[in-house]
Amino acid sequence: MKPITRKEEIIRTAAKLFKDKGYSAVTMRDLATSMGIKASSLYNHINSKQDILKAIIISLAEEFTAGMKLIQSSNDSCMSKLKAIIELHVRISSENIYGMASLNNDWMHLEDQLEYYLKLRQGYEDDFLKIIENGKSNAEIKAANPEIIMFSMLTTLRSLYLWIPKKEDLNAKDLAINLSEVLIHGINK
Amino acid sequence: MKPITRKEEIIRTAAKLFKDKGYSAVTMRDLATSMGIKASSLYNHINSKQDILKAIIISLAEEFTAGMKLIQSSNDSCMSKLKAIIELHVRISSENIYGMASLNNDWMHLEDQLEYYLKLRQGYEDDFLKIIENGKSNAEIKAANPEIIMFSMLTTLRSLYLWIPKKEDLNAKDLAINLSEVLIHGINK
DNA sequence: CATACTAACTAACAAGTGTTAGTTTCAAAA
DNA sequence: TTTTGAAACTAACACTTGTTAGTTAGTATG
Repeated sequence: MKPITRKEEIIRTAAKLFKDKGYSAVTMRDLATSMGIKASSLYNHINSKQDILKAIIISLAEEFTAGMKLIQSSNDSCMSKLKAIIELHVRISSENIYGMASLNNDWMHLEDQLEYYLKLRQGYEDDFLKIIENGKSNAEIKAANPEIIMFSMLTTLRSLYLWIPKKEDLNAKDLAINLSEVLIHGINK
Repeated sequence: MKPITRKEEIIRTAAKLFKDKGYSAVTMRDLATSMGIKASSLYNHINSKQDILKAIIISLAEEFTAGMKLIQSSNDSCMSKLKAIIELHVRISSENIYGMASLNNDWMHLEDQLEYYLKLRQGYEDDFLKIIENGKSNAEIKAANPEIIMFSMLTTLRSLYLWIPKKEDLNAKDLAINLSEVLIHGINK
């Protein structure tokens, strides 16, 4: 039904390899071997190694930004917004295990698109922080340092791609619920 | 007083470069330029690029393991042990901002020492998990999934190296206190 | 003075890098 | 049947990679 092109296939395979060794350590010959073809044949489908990285990272970054904008514009409580952010990360990470590795670890190897990526990321973090600060004003959230709260939540959410594959028995819904419990209510009894 | 050798200087400079671009993307010529010498001159002091990575990562991994063993053998409560783990991470990360980047992102490029590193890491996570499971048995910790608790705490702690340099106004003590509050008691009011 | 050590240098090598040009194969469309 | 297009190939390029060999200058030690 959805016609997966050869180009998409190459990008997916590249993302897998990037996850294990990082962008710089993966050669076009590695990628070609994984595809069962010669390195030069890759260039019938893609323009450059850079372009593969760009395709992986930018689409994901834009997906996160779009999700955040949607959450931000809702009228929900701060707590509901935070839960929605958790669900956003669980969903995108589940659907893009390999790509998330590049997003987290290889963004610095973007060239032309580096500035754009950094702008998206900064905007995302700004929006995230604003939600927490609002919750603090509303007295929904305790008076701890909002930046530490965001840092703690965000780093956990950014590492989901490492953890989800090891816990296949836990579906996305349950994972989001459990994470919300731990991140929001803490572990203290 | 402590005589910093040329070798140590090279390793520190390498760690800085590795933090920004990753092990694979840093060439021996990059490193040499940063040191103000030629690439071949590096080999008067170090054996190989691999050896530099090994020196950075293994010493840190062993420091974490030693710290965990100390905490584990104490008679403190589960909560105290968790706070001690947070302090351990804050301390080591503060003192090794650059090295922590390699430990987190470049461990897969270890060759001879990869197996040893993985053994240390697995042991660390096992010990961490045991502390949490004990706390659950003692009813010190709520009945959430212990693995999710560990995952959440550990990923936050592993990312400290990214965050500490941006918050120089916060000293190690205060950071550890704030983190304990957020990680253990949650953000809910 | 002679020796040894430290730390730099130049020059080079063999292997690997991303990429290009030009060609071939084969199935679908005209 | 001819044409077109997708997708592979071989061969090669210019450059970069980690590393080695051999040498030189300065400085401390015997």
